Parts: sequence; C-alpha cells; structure tokens
Amino acid sequence: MEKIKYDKEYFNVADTLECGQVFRFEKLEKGYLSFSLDKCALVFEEGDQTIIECLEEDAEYFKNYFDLKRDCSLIVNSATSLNYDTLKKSAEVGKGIRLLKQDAFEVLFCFIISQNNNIPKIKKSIDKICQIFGEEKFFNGHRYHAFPTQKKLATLSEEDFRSCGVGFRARYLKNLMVEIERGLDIGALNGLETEDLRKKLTGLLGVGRKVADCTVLFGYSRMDCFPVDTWIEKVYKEDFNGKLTDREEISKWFVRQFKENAGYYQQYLFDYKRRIQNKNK
DNA sequence: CGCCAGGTGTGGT
DNA sequence: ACCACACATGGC
Repeated sequence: MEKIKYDKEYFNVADTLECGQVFRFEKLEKGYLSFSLDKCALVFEEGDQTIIECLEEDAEYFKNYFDLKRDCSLIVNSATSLNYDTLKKSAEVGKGIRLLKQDAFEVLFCFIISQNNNIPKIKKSIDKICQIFGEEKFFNGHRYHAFPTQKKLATLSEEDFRSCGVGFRARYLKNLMVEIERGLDIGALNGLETEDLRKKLTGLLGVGRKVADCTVLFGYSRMDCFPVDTWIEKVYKEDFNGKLTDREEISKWFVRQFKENAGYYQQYLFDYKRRIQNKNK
C-alpha cells in the first residue's frame, strides 16, 4: 500500500470530488473512496495534509489523476488578482479544488448522461451501470465495481442502458458504443488540437457544445476551455452582468478573459454558484 | 400538479 | 440563422 501526502490547503478531497467534475466516488465516515476506470483510492485528511492511499502500482496513476504536479496557488492567486468579485470569492472558497485528469472515454460517457439531468441522479445511474456491468473489485477491505470496459459496454443494448435510469440518453450511449465498435478511438483523439477535438466530439449523437467541453476539460485536460451550463449562464448574467445569450458566445467570452486558467476558474464559479443556491434551501 | 436538472436533436419559419 | 418543442426520470 502506498501513501501519497499533499498539503491540504490546495487539495480538499470533499471539494475536489463533490464539485461536479466527477461522479464516481463514495463518502465514508472518514474520507472518500475515489474511483477511476477499474482503480480505487482512499483519500482522507490527517492534520494539515490530504492523504491518498492506493496500491503501489496505482501510485503514479493517482498522482497524475489528482493533478499533483500543478501548483494551484498560482491559479488561485491569479484569480484573486483579477477585478471580478465573484471570481475572487469563488477562488478563495474553492482553492482546495483540483481539476482531475480523468479517462476521456469515462468522462464522455458520464457527461452524455449529465445532459438535462441533476447531479444526484446522474451519479445514481452511473453507479448502477458500474454495479451491473462493471467487474467486482476489492480494495483495502472495501467492495466496489470498476467502470465497465468499453468492450463490455459495446455488448449492451439501448434497453440495458435505459434500465439503469438514463432515459432518452440511452440512445446516445448506444450510438457512442457503435461508433467505437466501428473503430472510433476516444483516447487517440488526444493528439488533436482543442478545436478539432471539440469538433470530433460534437459530431457524435447527443454530444453538443457543453458535453464536448466537459470532456475536453475533464478528460483531455485542456484548460483553455469553459463549459457553459445553466449554472454558469446564471453566473454570467447575475455576477458578470453579461448581455450575451448564446452559450457558445458566453463560453468564448470567458475563455478570452481567463485564457489558460479558464478551466479551473470555471470549476470555482460553478461550485460556488451551486453552493450558494443549495444553502438558500 | 408544474418546474427544474452540468442539453441536444429535430423540425418549423 | 434562430425558435419552439420533445426527450425520460426523479426530487421538490
């Protein structure tokens, strides 16, 4: 077993996993189980540190997954130096968020499910898909299920997906797996430039600008990217006094303002806006 | 009951 | 190019 330690000021596990970028984790009494593909890590706080506990063979994987090479203080500081009050506040509140470097296929699959849906329900559907179709695994006394392999998912019917509660999105998932069977390699798209990558993804059924941007950001770690959903649209109008209405234009505007830090700022703002809303009820 | 949720496809002007 | 509406499903 390997223990990776990191100062908790810029690595808050609860904020990192619950900010909406990922759906595969389980809260325990003390800490979280964090899942990616077929791997699992136990992440918890001890003193002033956050500790990742995982198999030795997965240590490098999770160091990369949690983006530990990045100095997030630089990003938080540049956010607070800009003259946008809400960005400042959200970066202060969310400075413990780390953008995960997730598997591109897993992100694409999960964010297809996310459209016109809410986070608790997205999580439930994905959990069910893993429970039924993913390999049973054990880590440190905990039982969990891997994300199903692409090979396994390719054998499923639209009805199989629908039975997991994904609704009309079942058709999109099935279509994705058919394309992959035909030779589409999601991982290999990493060679493309951001704009070409986005174009390739939006060519898929059920993948529009928003889902593509989330995949580009969370799955391919392109930071010059700013997904715009209902919450970000609200932030734009209420906190940035924005006048644009087209989501694509709003996204481009934010990227122009925030450049190579856009991805991180988007997550600060998204999480902050959602927290405020949930506190008010 | 209606409205909303990390939107997108489709078919109308 | 823009617009309205449908699309499953559960929580409130």
